[in-house]
Amino acid sequence: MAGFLEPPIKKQKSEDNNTAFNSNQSTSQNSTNGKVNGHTNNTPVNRNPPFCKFPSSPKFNNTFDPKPRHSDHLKALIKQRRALPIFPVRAKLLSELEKQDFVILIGETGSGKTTQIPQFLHEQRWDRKGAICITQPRRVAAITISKRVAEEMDTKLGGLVGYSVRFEEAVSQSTKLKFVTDGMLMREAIVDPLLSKYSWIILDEAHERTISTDVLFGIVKDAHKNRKANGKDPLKVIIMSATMDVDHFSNYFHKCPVLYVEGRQHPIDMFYAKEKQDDYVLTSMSTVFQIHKEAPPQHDILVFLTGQEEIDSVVHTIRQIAKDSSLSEYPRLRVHPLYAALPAHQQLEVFRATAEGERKVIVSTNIAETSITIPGIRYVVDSGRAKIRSYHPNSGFDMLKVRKISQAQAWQRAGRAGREAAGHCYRGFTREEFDALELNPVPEILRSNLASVILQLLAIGIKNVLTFDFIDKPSPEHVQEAIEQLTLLGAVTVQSETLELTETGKKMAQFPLEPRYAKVILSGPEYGCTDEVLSIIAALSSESVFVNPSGKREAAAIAKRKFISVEGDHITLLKIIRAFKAVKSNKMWCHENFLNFRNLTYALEVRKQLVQVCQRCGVNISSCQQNFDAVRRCLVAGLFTSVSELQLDGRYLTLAAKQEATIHPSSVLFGGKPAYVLFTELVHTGQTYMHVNTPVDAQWLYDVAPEYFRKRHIKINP
DNA sequence: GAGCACTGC
Repeated sequence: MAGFLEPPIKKQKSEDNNTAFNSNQSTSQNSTNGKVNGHTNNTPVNRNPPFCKFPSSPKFNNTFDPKPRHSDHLKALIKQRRALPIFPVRAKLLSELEKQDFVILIGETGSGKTTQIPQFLHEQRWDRKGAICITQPRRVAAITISKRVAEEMDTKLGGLVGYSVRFEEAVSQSTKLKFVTDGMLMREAIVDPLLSKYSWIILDEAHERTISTDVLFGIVKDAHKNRKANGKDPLKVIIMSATMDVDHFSNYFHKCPVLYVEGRQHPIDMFYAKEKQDDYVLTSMSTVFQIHKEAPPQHDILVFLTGQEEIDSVVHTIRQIAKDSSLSEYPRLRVHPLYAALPAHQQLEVFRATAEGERKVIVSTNIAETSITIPGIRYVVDSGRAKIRSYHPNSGFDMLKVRKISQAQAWQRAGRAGREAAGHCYRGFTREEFDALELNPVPEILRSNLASVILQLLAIGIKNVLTFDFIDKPSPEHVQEAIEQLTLLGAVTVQSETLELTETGKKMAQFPLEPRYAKVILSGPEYGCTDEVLSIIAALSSESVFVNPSGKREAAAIAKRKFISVEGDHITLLKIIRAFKAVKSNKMWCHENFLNFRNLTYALEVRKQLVQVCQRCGVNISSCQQNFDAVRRCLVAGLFTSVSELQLDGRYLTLAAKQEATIHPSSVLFGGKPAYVLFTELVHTGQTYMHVNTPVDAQWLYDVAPEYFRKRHIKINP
């Protein structure tokens, strides 16, 4: 224990980073906040925010008239609005936006850009001819921001201001300020590639580089060009972001101007490890106790680690150490884990205010980087690690690996300490190691299966996906692999080097699903089991429906037996969904059967949406009742590229890439040796595992894709 | 007999 208490890190204040988050500096004219300065070593960042330097243009003034009827609450809101850093630069901003079709706006947390700019545009009545659409990477953000803006504008949500996210929307004919998830706007583009409803598109949080934002970059550029060419009203585009590689973005958007607005962030002291640490978990824990012994009570600590298991064990250890009598003179420690898989009531614990004489320690995954904001955090301990998923085109498996985070992520994490007051960030890595980190995270689009993206681009009418104007081009292998998959699924045909969407492909694009799942559903009518595969695919779209509490493994296993089918995991899922529907989504029933109510409810919601898409596409929904062979054959029709074959030595090799894989112990097929296994995904952890599996007949494989399997020489049993 | 960061349609 003494090892933990002995700090391996010597306090080492880094001069430039100490000032980096200094709010005094960030109010001066030629500096924004920490992130900008944090990048100065490596990035050509314009450190002269033009907003602060130029006088207001006479055409746009910096005031607006609150109507006298306003309540005290509204007056307070107006006061808050006027105090935002974006407010003084309103005029300059508007004059720039009037002139330009594309503008990049860099502003850190607290600048007010997201809530104010849509209102500025509305106040100019620039939304007369078309609405303003503002995208967010996350649903909650889209909803909460729209609520805030509606409140500020003193209108009812769903009227002038609205939102639209999957499964939920509040919009009407009169909605002019519409907050949506980026995925939602992608969907809209399939129906309306010119985005003709909108006069302004604001892509917010662009630095996060989600697949959808990246694709939208290209789509808005295309829509802008085509609207111009067709003599339609121009599309105006604002890219909003925290600090990023500005030149890269500006060059992409026709060398458009980049505007800066300062953020509002309290100063943060940065501490780096003096020397390399070889055990980041141990380093993080000892840092917590070092802080604990020095910091005043109620100054809470947020620790960033990588995953559930690691976090649970660290939480346990910290609690054990905290009991030691040598620590009795210090504040009482309240330690909480935080990760997405945690039940909601346990997640809520982290929001509970710290009592007097107490200190809260939150040990979290990167969920606390952006998705969840915890009040009271004054200290951040950053292990510098996160789990990141990447996809390998040739082998087709997903890797979920612990990796070093990027500099941008490190700044984001540090920033969590400075939201309410001056904060501190302790980094379990040296300054040299920090400098050696990648500046920005690898964009999602460069580490994902592109089949969905390519299908959607084709559906939008972008003919040449090979030359699509991605801001960062995926590798040709990635693109080629996606095209091959789509060809095998019968979604596209390749004719003299151009891709053509088939009728099936057009329908597939309508589904909010991976193309191979959409293909399963579209194959439903042929096997008379659309009803069944809808349930299975909906279940696959959700997180695991099983609950497996560590103390009650035995009981959970017994409960699962009721639903287990020798016909595999997919049929087992089907039985569970059927049973859940039969008990009318009973929560108690879920509890008794060790099933996850939230995820099952989500699955039914997805199912409902899929049914609607089926109706739109004219897909007949019929049931095969107990004919599970039909269901399995139907699964093969979409998932036939995910099949492995039993070898003479008892191993399995995937047919697609001859990759060795093992049946995961959570599968009902575990311990058995069917000749052919259809799996849902390959996950590469210690070994390569097949997750969610169904045994299939070789003959079925031939029936669905004769050529594909002839090449692979599968053996048909007599 | 293994173990899974986080979003989104």
